[in-house]
Amino acid sequence: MARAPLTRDEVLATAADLVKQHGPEALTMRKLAAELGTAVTSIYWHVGNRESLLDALVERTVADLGAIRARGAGPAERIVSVARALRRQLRAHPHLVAMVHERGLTERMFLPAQRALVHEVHAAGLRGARAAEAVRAVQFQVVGFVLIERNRERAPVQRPGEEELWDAATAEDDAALARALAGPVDPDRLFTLSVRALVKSLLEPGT
Amino acid sequence: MARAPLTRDEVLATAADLVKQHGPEALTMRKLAAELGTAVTSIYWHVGNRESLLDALVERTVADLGAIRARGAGPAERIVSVARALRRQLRAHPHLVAMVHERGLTERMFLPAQRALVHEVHAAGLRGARAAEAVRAVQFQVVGFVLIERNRERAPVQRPGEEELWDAATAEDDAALARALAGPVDPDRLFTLSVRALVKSLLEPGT
DNA sequence: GGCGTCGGTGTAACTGTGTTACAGGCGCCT
DNA sequence: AGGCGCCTGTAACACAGTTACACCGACGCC
Repeated sequence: MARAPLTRDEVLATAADLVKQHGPEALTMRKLAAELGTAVTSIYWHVGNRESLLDALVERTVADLGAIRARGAGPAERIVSVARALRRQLRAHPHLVAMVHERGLTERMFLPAQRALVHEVHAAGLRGARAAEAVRAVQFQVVGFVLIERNRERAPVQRPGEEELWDAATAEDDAALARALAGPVDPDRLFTLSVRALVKSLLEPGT
Repeated sequence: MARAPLTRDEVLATAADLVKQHGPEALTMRKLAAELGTAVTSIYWHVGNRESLLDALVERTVADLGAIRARGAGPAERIVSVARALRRQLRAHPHLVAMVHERGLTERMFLPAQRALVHEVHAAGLRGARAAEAVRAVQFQVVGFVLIERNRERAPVQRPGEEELWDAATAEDDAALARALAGPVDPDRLFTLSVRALVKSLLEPGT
């Protein structure tokens, strides 16, 4: 049973597999060792720690995210397209979001897109501090949205729940509003709507 | 050493203390038992589980959050004030945010404020589905922002880091922008700016 | 050839976690 | 007194991350 000697990349690859399939909490050192057909200590030799392993995993996956290109006509639409592209990328790696969040590297997720955003904000005529604020506002909105979204998917049923909380009475006699708030959220729609609204204001000249 | 019999409330209270002081991961059943001067099984008897314990803790703390009142003149400013009040409340209980997030109850954090928001959106003239969308857009923005913010505070130094990433060259010769993006974020300012921008667009008549 | 060093692996243990089976104790009601 | 329900404690189980230590094999050096 001579195995080819274990490499750090091999460890990272099967660790990534485990995480992709069953989530980060399913990645235990022993399971990983079993999967690799080796002993726990070998893993500790190659990657020092569970922490370091997850760090390396995050680094790896973030690096794998492709570059983001803006599409569309006006500056506003192009910025929105960047936001949507980022969201799509993050949603393609659901566990990544959790891991990045747990490690306190949330901003890190956005760095690949920041450059594209700066370009578009410039094209829209914003400069200096105002441009930076616009970029960061969009950045925070997108990443925050993705965090919440991932969260919602994990918690299918809320306990008091919006459903029974919003009847016509509590909604100040606006039955349509009550119905809308009691119903499920349409994340795609809400995301586009929010980003578009935010960007519209940010690009307006004025305050 | 006759102790007064343990009560569920007592357990929850000292559990809340532990979490407040050292974060949720420091709350182990044995530490809690030691703190209470009792045995682990007693805790299990009163609150069934660690899960249930944390659930109860979240419930308790969320219930303790005061009601949110809108302030200010125009509808837009009043909505912004609700958002800021919610953010302030959540930031006053830093660990709560983490716990709520981990338990997938992120929306739950917003329920107390939702009612206030509905009122203000109504006052601004929005009805039905449009009103609901506005409420939810603000809701997602605020909660998302708080999540990111808490995250930033936990991770003082990012590894590639925005600092060395943004020099004048990469910022398309906008030195002021490079400086702004390389510098630290001012969360208060960014938050108010973002919410104000979002709300402004949401309240505009039209699409 | 013998020997030591270094890279890499394996066995078996340590500590600490959540959780539970089980044996009671204490007080109240009948 | 007896019984029962609330409550507590002892001791264990399974599983987690981590590590001390022995070992193996190749390589270089004397």
